[in-house]
Amino acid sequence: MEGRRRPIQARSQATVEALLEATAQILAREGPAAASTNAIAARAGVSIGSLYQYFPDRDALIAELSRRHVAAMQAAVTAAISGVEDQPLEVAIRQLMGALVAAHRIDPRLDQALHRLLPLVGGAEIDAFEDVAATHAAAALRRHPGVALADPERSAVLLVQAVGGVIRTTLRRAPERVHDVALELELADLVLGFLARAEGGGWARGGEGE
Amino acid sequence: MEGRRRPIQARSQATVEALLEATAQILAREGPAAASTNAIAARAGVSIGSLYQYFPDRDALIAELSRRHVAAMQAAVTAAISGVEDQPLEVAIRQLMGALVAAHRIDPRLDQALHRLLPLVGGAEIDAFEDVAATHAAAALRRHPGVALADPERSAVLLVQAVGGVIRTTLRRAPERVHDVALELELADLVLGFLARAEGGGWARGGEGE
Amino acid sequence: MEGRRRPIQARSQATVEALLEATAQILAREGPAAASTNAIAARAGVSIGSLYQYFPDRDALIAELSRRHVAAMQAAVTAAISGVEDQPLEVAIRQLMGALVAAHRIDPRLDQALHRLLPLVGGAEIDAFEDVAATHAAAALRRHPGVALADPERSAVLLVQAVGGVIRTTLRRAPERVHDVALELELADLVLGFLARAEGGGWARGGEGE
Amino acid sequence: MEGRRRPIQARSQATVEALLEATAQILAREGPAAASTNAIAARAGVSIGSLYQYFPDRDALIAELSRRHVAAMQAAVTAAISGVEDQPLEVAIRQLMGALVAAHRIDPRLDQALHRLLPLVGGAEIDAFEDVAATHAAAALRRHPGVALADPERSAVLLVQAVGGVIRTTLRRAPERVHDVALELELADLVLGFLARAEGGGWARGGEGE
DNA sequence: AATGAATGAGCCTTCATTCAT
DNA sequence: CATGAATGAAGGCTCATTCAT
Repeated sequence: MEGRRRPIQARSQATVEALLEATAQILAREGPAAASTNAIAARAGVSIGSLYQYFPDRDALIAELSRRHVAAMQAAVTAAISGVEDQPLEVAIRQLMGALVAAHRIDPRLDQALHRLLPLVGGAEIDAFEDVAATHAAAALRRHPGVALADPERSAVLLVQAVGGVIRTTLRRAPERVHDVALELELADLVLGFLARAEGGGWARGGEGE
Repeated sequence: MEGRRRPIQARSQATVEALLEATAQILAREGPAAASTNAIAARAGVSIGSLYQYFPDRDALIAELSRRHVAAMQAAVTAAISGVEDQPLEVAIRQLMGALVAAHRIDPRLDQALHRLLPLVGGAEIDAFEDVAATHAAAALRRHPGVALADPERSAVLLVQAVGGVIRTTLRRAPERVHDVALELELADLVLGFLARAEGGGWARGGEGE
Repeated sequence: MEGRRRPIQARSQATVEALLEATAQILAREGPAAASTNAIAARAGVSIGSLYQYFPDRDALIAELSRRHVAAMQAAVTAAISGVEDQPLEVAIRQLMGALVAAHRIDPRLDQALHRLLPLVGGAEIDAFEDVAATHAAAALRRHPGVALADPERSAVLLVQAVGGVIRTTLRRAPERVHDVALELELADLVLGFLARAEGGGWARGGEGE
Repeated sequence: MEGRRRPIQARSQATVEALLEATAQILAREGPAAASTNAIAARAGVSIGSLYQYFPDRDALIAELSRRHVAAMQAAVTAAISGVEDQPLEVAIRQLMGALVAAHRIDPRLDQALHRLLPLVGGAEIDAFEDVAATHAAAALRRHPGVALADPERSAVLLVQAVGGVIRTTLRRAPERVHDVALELELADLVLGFLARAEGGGWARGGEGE
């Protein structure tokens, strides 16, 4: 459904991997503007013709890269939050924030570049991360005893967007801080604060705890 | 340097304005890819030569547009929050969130396009909005009676990033929602929740306030 | 409706002419395969960018060239047959055949090349020559005293196709013969023979002159 | 060189046939532009490597196809005109025209495509049809009692070119008309008219027969 | 022999920028 | 100063052909 042919030989697979890796490197190190098909092929040590043997066009290559990037991040998060459901809320959220930040440490520059290319390339692939995160979060919020939100789906989306905004802006403007535990703590505060407040009734009802 | 040649300078001013306006229109309506210098000059009703008379290159034009866009948003926020300091916290935050969302309603598509072009232009111009917002927010948090944060600057940055993330993602994926008051309320909950929690001691002392 | 901008300066006109001339030369001397946009621009002594300033794409350039080529041929024919209506049939046809052959002497190689490109480029332009010729011929046949055809339009088309076939094949396979008067005489015999026969009743009625 | 390795040669033959058939299909259905070597090999169900095993290059493949196409048309004509020599002139010509048109019904699209590719392949192959036709026609004209031409060879060439021009133009611009008997009748009129006239003296003595 | 991955020259086209008028 | 014609590097992509497996 994507790509031109299913690689059936080992050599093909290697070429495809080299192309994706080259694309990721160029995007991460030099930005979207430098990711020309010629540059990608050159960096991959492959002829331009080979690129088009496996990807119908530049966008398909980037889409595939996006898919893999998102998959890697999701896998990282999934692995890091196993057993989280049995934890008390504060611990769970803390663990989740750590996992999210860690996922963004996989390849922050690539993440930035892909986000910038978003509308030029469908975008569904890269948005998928937040979509999946929001779905999971909503389910978790629903399931968790002691959290009673009016609209868990909506709250999940909001939180995912907020956390994502913080992480990505941090990555762009102060990348070293992704290794600072304080970031994770602050994010947990952000989420837990919102949950406590939204649960209590939110702004509309004044916030007096009624 | 002024006075005698006013009429000519007036014409120059008009040309510059036309170019900036044309750039804004094209970016907002057709996206970054369509904003070629020739297209901009054409839309501005000016020759391509004139464009280069007033801007050394394409990036300078976009940088100037970024500066103006940020200035307009800042002015809007500033106007909307006059007197906010005398309000109780909840009201103040609510008002501030409304002002921020409103500022993004000025020209959301342009805002998106500029964010995408960010690296082409250094980025300082467009990031300035969040910088100023964070500075103001920090000052306000410091000033406000009843809010006692360990590190108001850091909290301000976090909140600005979170709120910015939500607004921009919303603009991209569900633009109609910027006119929904619920968005402002949710953002206020997010901020107020964090403040309540951070003030109470944050994660480190987590669990007592529950 | 064609081309990118109307040339308004003398320099532009010169560029356009150079491009069309270069295209004609390459098509005539090296054939359609050699007529790449780069080759055309180079031969015209003009940058590739200039080509695209005046023609939206390669096909538009060739279409314009076709139009001019056909116009030149038509003008040649028109000039050569003035007063033909007052001649007796044999003389008139003889004169017409001479004019047609002469028209193909204008640029036989270009004519061949354009015919070969026919379906790739609309084709209406180059077919226009035979269309116009057939229309005129039909009118002439109708008008001429002593010629009474059942369907002058159809006969005109047939004759034009036949004559065109002979001329073009001759040009391709024995180009020197276009300067041989015998060719014109043979074509006249072909046409006059058909007219005599078709008038008399044609095959269907046996041809006995009834 | 034969015998022992029959099976292998049979397989080879099948591959060659598949390639030629694939080429013919693509040329006829999608035109010359679509007939890339890769597309041909794919349609033939054969690897691109095998194509080059049997044909030194693309042009050789097309040349061979041309040869076969012409052979098929010649065979069709030959079969259709057996016994034509004993017929009276009108009947003979009528039969011949029918055979020629019928021959073009074998694969008109392929015929068009090959004519367009003509120069890529020398052209001898595809021109062979008219050459053979002219040779046969000249012999027939010479043989036929009651036809006395000054230069039968030349007349034959002219007639073949004229008829060919009509048929090919018709195929290109009004393909459905190849099934119309009127076309054959008109062609017969064209030929018979010319013969009657040329025999009578042609243009040089023109006007007496009127 | 057959396969199909790989090659790379070359095509068409865009667009930021320059400069003669 | 304004104009807009001209420039040409660069990009995306195709396809005939080669060659290791």
